[in-house]
Amino acid sequence: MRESKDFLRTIVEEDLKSGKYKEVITRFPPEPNGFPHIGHAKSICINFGIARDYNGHCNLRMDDTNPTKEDTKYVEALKSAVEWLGFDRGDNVYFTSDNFHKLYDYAIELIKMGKAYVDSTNEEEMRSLRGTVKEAGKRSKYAVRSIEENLDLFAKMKEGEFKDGEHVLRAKIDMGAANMKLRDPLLYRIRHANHFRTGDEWSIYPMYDFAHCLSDYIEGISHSICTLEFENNRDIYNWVLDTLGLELPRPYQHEFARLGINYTVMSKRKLLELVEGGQVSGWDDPRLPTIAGYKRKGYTPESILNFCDQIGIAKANSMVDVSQLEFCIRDDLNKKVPRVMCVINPLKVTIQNYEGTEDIDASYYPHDVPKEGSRKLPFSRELYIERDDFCENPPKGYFRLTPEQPVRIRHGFIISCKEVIKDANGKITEIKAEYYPDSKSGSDTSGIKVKSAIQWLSAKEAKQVEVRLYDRLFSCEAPEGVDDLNPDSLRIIKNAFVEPAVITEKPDERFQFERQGYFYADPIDYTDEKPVFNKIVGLKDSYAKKKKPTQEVVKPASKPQTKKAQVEGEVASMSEAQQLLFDKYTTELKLNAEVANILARDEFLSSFYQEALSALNSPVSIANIVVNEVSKEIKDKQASELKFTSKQIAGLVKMIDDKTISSKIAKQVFEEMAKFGENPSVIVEAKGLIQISDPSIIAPIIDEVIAKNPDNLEKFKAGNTKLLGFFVGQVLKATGGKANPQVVNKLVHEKLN
RNA sequence: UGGGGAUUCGCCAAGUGGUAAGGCACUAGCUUUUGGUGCUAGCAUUCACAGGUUCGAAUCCUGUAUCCCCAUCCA
Repeated sequence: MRESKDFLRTIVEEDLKSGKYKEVITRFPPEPNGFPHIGHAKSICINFGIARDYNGHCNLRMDDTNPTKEDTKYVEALKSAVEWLGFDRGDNVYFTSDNFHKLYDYAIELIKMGKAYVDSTNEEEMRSLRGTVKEAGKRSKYAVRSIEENLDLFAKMKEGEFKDGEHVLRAKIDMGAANMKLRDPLLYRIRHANHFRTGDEWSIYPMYDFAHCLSDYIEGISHSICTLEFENNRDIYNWVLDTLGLELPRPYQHEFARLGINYTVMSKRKLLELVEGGQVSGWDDPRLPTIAGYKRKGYTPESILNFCDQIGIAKANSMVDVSQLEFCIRDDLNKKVPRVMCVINPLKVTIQNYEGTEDIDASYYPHDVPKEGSRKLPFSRELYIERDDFCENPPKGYFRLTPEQPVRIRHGFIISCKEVIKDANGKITEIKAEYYPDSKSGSDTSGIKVKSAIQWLSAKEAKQVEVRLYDRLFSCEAPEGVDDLNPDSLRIIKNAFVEPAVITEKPDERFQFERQGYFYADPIDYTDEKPVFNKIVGLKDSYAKKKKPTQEVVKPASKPQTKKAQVEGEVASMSEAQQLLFDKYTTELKLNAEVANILARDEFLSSFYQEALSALNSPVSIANIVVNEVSKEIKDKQASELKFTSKQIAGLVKMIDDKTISSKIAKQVFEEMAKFGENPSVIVEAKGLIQISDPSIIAPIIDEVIAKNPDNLEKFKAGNTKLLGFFVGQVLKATGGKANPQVVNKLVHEKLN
């Protein structure tokens, strides 16, 4: 597990610790209406990962409540995705449709409670009655139907006596709710459609908001984790479970940000468009961010898992850079995969001073990969090298073969160019070269220094293969649609060559073609007669980067500009009474404008302030506490829920004023007061929080702290003045916060200078 | 009558009053018979902005800005 926990794991740990749940049970609940993509992988990692980390378990559940969109083939894809990623889902796959009968019974219960009704308004009218974000909605006239009538109608809906759209079942919540999801949400709709599992048994189907929470409950889920766009649905989730008065423990919903990756699309709709539009070869097209696509391309499950771990979990919408994913697959394959040679765009090289053939022994793995294995590399008079590895008029910094510069053929000899043969168009067709017999790899006595070693093949023994070069599907970072497609996302090279061992020995299904990238024997199209390799990812190429620095990203406008300019928005004006108060606070009581402003505008705060003031005449200190601390407590609480009184606050301020406690301790005391409502003096006494201001007590503690942190002392002396705060903090920590911070500050300052 | 979230380096992301973690990317140098790998170093005086509270603020308070989600009989 990573050393810093994400917010979900923090919640889970707290819930386990508090005994809210005995066991953590999560679920991964996709709708089987499309192929899972890497966003699902993130969700799988979260749900199964949390279950694994806390010895719980995770259900794979198909959220199959909409028969018109769903299909078994997607169920299979989902199952195999979870398996491929290596998570144990047990033998069981759960289906929401397994609960249809139970859900129906819960709906009836809701009707009996008068909390649900059959609505017969048509779709259009229903929409207009729902209101807008700024206006309340109006309840349907059918909402007044009796329980009996609702029960009867709902039963008939189930029996299939009505056509699609004639009636729906709705929860009776609040048509004026600020959260529009709460404006009497639909629970059931009529759908005369064949469901891939329940067939024609049902003519009504539950909606997500009704089915999901209850399925969670039925399965005993503790933590129902979903993406951010369901935040508004959380209120319905809770309403259903609470209204039904279900036995505890019951699940709670928590939301995280879905994954976005640049240069690709992640929505099911857009993915489907690409598949159906024929822009890609299918759901498993290696250019797609689907799990099937990554698998087909040659990604390993480990690399995806690692990626999900690296990107973390948070609540801010984000767009992860593909390079992070690419790093993960390179990092994984680097440790695992044999290195072989492949020439994609061949250039013939004839070694004029060599006759016959020989085999060169070559390790599959470089010195830094601790794996064993080697193969024979045939060497002969006629070779292929990569066209890019020869240049007649090389730019500065070119390390490969040129008329003047010799090069090593990897694992073999050093060669140098003697003659360049061209056709009528000036295209180079062949290089006449010579080799140095005493330069063989491993026993080189030639003394020739060479700048690089290039891949090569013996022309006669080289095996022809098809190589599929994949690039990003879209050419812009945040693609909108087919217009943004990268025209070169797939290049098929039918006549590339690899060394024979790749085909005959098959040491692996994934390879590093040296200096080119990682490749994968296509699991579908590969045959021994016609081998096909997919490019998984290229190697990092710092030469290519150096070559075209033109791609330099335009730096965003410099910060300092926005730095100075204060963003001035509209500030609501004060009422007359508020203005009066404000004036009194600033002139009479000498409060600063900011504090006075906050106080004057808040009715509760100002009256609370007045009360406290009548108990203790310390206008500024009280105002500060009220504005900064008390206001925190009333943020998400009713004023009546406050545990402390204005008098107690006055008492607290008194202790600060007469220096019994420091303001730091005061915060701590205040927290206790807010929790338990005890008197400040009682808390201070019980916890022994009285401030230590005596330098003779504090000084030795400071010496101790300094002695314990020699490296920081050094840094401080070197000019890192921030560390003053560090030392003060340490001293305060050592005294349990009781040392007078002002005194400590002064003393530390003196000692360090 | 609007509500709910979010904002820390180019991209992710820790951090909840006491030294601004980490990864990717980037930049150098060393290593290297892969322009790969590895190693070393550099990369936020500052946390959207502006005030306030405090000895001390990314963290607490107030205000402002920007982005995302919500008015499917989808999930």
